[in-house]
Amino acid sequence: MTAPFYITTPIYYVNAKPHLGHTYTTIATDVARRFHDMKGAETFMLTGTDEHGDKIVKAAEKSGQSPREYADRISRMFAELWPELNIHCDHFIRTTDADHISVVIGILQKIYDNGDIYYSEYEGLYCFDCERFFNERELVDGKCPDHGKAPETIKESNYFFKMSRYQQWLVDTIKQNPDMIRPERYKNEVLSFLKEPLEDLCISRPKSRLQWGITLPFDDRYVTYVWFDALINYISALGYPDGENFKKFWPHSHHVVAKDILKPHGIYWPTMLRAAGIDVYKNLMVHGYWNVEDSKMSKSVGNVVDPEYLRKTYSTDAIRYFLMREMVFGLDSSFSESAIINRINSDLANDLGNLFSRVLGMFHKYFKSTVPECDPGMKNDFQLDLNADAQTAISGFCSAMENFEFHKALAAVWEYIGKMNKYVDVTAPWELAKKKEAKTQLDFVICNLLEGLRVVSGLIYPVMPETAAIMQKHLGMAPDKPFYLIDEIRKWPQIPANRILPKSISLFPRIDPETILKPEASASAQKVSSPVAPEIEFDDFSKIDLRSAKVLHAEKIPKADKLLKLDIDLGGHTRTIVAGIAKFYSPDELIGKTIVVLANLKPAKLMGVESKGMLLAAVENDQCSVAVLDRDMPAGTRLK
RNA sequence: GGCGAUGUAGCUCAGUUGGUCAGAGCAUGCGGCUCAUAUCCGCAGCGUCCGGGGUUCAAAUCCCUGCAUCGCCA
Repeated sequence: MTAPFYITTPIYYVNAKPHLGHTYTTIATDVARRFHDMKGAETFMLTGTDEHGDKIVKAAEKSGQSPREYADRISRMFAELWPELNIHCDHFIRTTDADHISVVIGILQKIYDNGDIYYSEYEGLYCFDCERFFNERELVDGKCPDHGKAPETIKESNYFFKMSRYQQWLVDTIKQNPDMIRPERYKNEVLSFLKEPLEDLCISRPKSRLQWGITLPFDDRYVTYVWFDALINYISALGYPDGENFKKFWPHSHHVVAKDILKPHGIYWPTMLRAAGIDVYKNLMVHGYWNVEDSKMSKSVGNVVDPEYLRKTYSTDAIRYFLMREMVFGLDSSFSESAIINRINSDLANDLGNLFSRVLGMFHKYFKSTVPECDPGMKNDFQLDLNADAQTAISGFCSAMENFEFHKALAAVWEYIGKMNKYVDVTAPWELAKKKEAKTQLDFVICNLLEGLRVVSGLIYPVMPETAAIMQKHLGMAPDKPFYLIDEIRKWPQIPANRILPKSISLFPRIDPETILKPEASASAQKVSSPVAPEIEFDDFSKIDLRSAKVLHAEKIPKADKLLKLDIDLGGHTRTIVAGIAKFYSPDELIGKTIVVLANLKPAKLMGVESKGMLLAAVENDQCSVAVLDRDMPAGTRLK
């Protein structure tokens, strides 16, 4: 039986909108969780928002809202973003939730009762404008870097958590559990930090300075320091202390964080757990930063790292793939739009998309869309075994995923995709299709390829769930069934003979970098559309006879690089029109489509061809889109 | 200032205990195929493996040193 799996993202501080960093962390967490779903584990994923503290109060003031209103607004932005990126969390926690607050209070009281929290006075350099203390080294020429004023020495009393008491215990624990903090570089970082004596942690703020927080249960003049409050979310969300989820999932807990919050998670949190008598988490996974390249990009950096922009421009699955494939978990990576486009075009469009397209293309052509009967153990002399290679790929994929090596896991899948492309090349089904006596061989080859695609669709599930489901559907499988279970993926063959498969589609269209990265293109995309023409009467409009028309035939007009000649069905009669869209559309692309035609336009001769009417299309600069009817309508229907 | 990491083809990086280790992908050039989203398959180049010194029969791989970048700490 596979062990349960509990995985968390940090709860995001609501002083800013979601950006690329949040997005990466949360997608990585979702991917890891989905992988454990594939293993058949019972899983629980947690994310949420961290909403207390003086930074929130300041940000709220700036936007003219109360802290509560402000936190509600930003928190909602996070909560609403994740589903759009196909991230499914089981619980979205907020530190302002009543049940979270009561757990925090309970833990504070418990640690206090155990004698690990003490009251003490200390002296420090305080800037009244910033409302915070400074270290000597944070000051510039002895002055506050923000306000240019010398901070004052003030005395303040606060509550402290005896973190130092657990220092040796923590060192021992980390050493005894070498996998506790990963990758190793971050474990070493924590250990090296622990070589120096640990200071106790100040866990309170006087209400004279800050009210937006959780009041200490043992002294109502203070609120809780935001980190102490926040970390506890990982157990309050599970219903600590008595919740079933806590009992089931906490022993299998994995925290995913970026390297900037290593210290709170690697040091504060384990000692807090220890002091509260709770087992330490199982595992802390630390990842690096995305360095955003700002050069040569038409848009501002802020725009490019906006998850919403990325999703709309490149699709959720493509972004998930890029983030997981490009970054080595733990290390920093550089981020650029051209890198995204490269990945999409070479990995997704050329390798996977085209493989899918060519295999299904041949399948529909040679088998009239019906899966042939075939003997999976048939002898052949192709020297290639897609089943054996699939099993190898699955194993490589799993061991990499187990270690959060998402890039390696995907590389294993793409190695297999490469083998499939090679397989097509070697077996040359188009040659087999020409010979009647090669029929069983052709059946065998295509069946193997379909099965191979089925394996691929299963393996990409955690990273690209939408694409995985689309592939399943087009392979005649039921995408609502848990096709992504590792045990299911391994079973070969599975696609039932005689099943009729739906028409194929293009999974990932290639992206022309010019349209996205060229400053002119983006400028035109952003500019306001041209002014609306002067008002007309309805009678004026009635003069215009727009009709639906089915494209029967299309061809290029020789010596005219812009013109296409179309034969269209206008309902009962056909006619010929000429359209200046040859640069944007191939003839094949248009055949069969139901377009919109201005039917009563005075005929005109273009390059010697008489055009009786014109089609409607949106045209601007280098872009063109022909108006096509959304649903099937008889040809010749009038538009009004 | 202390500790640590990194520095390999144009780009991004693999290179386990020193001996086919000089590699992969992308990009570039050439050839082939035509099922496919001008895609796929094959071939080819390009590298003083940061510089210098040392250990060894043998070092990208170990040691010393210098330089550069980065991280943590002060």
